[in-house]
Amino acid sequence: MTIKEVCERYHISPDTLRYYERVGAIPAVNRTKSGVRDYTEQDIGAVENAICMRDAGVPVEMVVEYTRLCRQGDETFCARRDLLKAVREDILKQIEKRQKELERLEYKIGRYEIAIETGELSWEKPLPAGEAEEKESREIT
Amino acid sequence: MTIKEVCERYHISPDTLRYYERVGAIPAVNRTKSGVRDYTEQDIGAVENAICMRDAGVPVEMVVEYTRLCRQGDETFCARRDLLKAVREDILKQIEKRQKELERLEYKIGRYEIAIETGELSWEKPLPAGEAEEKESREIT
DNA sequence: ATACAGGATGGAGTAAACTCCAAGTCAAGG
DNA sequence: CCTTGACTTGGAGTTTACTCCATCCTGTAT
Repeated sequence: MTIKEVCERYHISPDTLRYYERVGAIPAVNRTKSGVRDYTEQDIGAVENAICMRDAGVPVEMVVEYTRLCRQGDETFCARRDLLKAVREDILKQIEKRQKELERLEYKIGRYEIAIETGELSWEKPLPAGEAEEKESREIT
Repeated sequence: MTIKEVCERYHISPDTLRYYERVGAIPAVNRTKSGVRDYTEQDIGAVENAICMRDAGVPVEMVVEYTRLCRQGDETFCARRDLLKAVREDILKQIEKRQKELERLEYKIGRYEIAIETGELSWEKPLPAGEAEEKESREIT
């Protein structure tokens, strides 16, 4: 499979693919006699792995580390599993943060919907006494 | 509240806080006579907003845009709601990608657990016929 | 034979989001 | 009065992850 085909398949640029190879996020790709990259099934597998991890926000460096372990053979099963477990924990944390932000957004969007209806923005906690009349200065954040 | 206190409260550096202010991710912070930042409750609210969004992977530029709308007053309620809705969609997509990667990881980790038990890595799809004996060259990705 | 599309390479450039630094200011303690 | 520590500013530097470019090579179609 040519670099172009791989690019089309994964909606990624040839530069990115070559970059991944250069830094070791995927192993050295199979070549034709004339030096043109010819991706094998294994190469594709590595590419897919790199793309999946990156899409999930895993730093390239982690992908590189995983790829390095893979190259080292069967003695690294434990290390690889541990790395993937660490990645999993990272991703879980990322999801949590995003979920928390979703809740916050939901709340704010709801407030805005009401504000758009009534023309005024109201908050759960009323303004501290003494500042109540300075409504203008209290912009929503 | 001093910059230091805000930093400690949100585990963020003073440089980042000043950076947010400079680029407009938070509005200009209240100052003492001598020019030292003295964060009011409103300032803190803006800081918290910026940090929450950033933690959820929202680009600074979006936070800046939201802050700009807030500064413009009540006419921007719709625009703000729409922006927050767009942010929500972005975050949902991010979560989906991460969730998909979690599944993939779960599968791989499971495989490795088995491989560590048996000392050998097995895959759902067996090797293509004719390459079966080159086990060594077929590294997991 | 030659033009050309597609690919290779090494290195430079870019965007985003900080992060660091030098030089200056200021309030409070000794 | 002087030192110290916390803060200020403007600007430069860093990191990550690409992305672009100039130049060179080569298999294929005219």
